[in-house]
Amino acid sequence: MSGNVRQRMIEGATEVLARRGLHATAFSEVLSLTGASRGSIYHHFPGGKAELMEAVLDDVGTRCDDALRALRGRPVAAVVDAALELWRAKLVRNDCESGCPVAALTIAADSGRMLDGCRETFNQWRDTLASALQTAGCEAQRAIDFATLLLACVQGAIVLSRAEGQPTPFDSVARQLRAQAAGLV
Amino acid sequence: MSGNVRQRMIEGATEVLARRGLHATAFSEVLSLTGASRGSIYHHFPGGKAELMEAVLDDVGTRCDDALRALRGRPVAAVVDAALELWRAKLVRNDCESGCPVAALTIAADSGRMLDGCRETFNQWRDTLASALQTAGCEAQRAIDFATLLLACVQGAIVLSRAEGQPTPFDSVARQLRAQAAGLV
DNA sequence: GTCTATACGAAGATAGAC
DNA sequence: GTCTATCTTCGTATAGAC
Repeated sequence: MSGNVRQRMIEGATEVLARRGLHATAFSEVLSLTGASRGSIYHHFPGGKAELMEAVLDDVGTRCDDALRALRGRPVAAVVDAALELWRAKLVRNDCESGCPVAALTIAADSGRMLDGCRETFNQWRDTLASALQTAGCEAQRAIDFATLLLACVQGAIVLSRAEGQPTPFDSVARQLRAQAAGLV
Repeated sequence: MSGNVRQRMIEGATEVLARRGLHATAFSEVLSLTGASRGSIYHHFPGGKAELMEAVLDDVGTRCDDALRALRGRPVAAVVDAALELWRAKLVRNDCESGCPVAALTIAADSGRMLDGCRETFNQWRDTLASALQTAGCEAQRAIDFATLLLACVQGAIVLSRAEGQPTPFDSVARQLRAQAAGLV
């Protein structure tokens, strides 16, 4: 089925992107991961690599946003805990050898369009997180600010943990963030 | 003078690395930025790209660490302010179009050796920062933790600000970090 | 419409002229 | 010892067979 092949390519590209960056995300890698044939790239993504990356961004953005959206209704501490655990789980599952694909795209973006997609994805995550915090009783502006802080902390902590080869920086940052979240409401 | 050419190459490579990532840091770019000839790369860096990147890491690491080391002796709030301003200045000077070269290397590292260099650099910055905080009266473990938090915040905020095209995420994070620093001593 | 073969360009690396 | 020319590899993209 063609939809299946397309989705497997997106997931393979996401994997390589998170692990080794945009330029290392070569078709050859994606193809060997999926077992698909060379021509199928341009069958499913006529726009080539740019279109594949857009699909990755859309897929990753939606999945993560859905997970964050599910946190709505919980108290502030639980929202913060779950959001942190969401990213920590991915980090340790890959032995701290891969990070956030959106950050990888942001850092190596070669077009304004791609950067726009990154901005939209980050802002979507931030707003969804802020909305969950606000629902839990946090004041609106305070919720946006803390969601920005959490997102920045997570992104930075992932980079530090990759360099460290261990999630210790992530855990240190998470601990301090949770302590600060206690004073949010 | 050969030392001059070598240094210009390092600075050119740093610039491209921070702006577009590891793989976009091609010799052709570095050469056109420096005006050097093609063969001079392997004259100054016999180990090729890997050696050039190691030199970049060493250069950037030392410069930044020197700047952080100079903060020693100031009160906690001043240390945090100055450290944040250090990275913010670079960010806005490039219109939020370039980030931290060490983060770029971490994300696209293709060897354990390179990742080791990134880890050492990050840890050096963290320790120097923690030392400044400790000198200002902060308890040792608390100083390490907060230095880790600050470093993660800065790295993440830079990524978000690049996506945003404006330093607003950085400023939001910096504000919250300064507020938290007030309770450090 | 799915796959193979290949064209085209770019990047890293080296050899050899001066 | 500095620069030019070139070799090899690899990645994107396309053309054409089945």
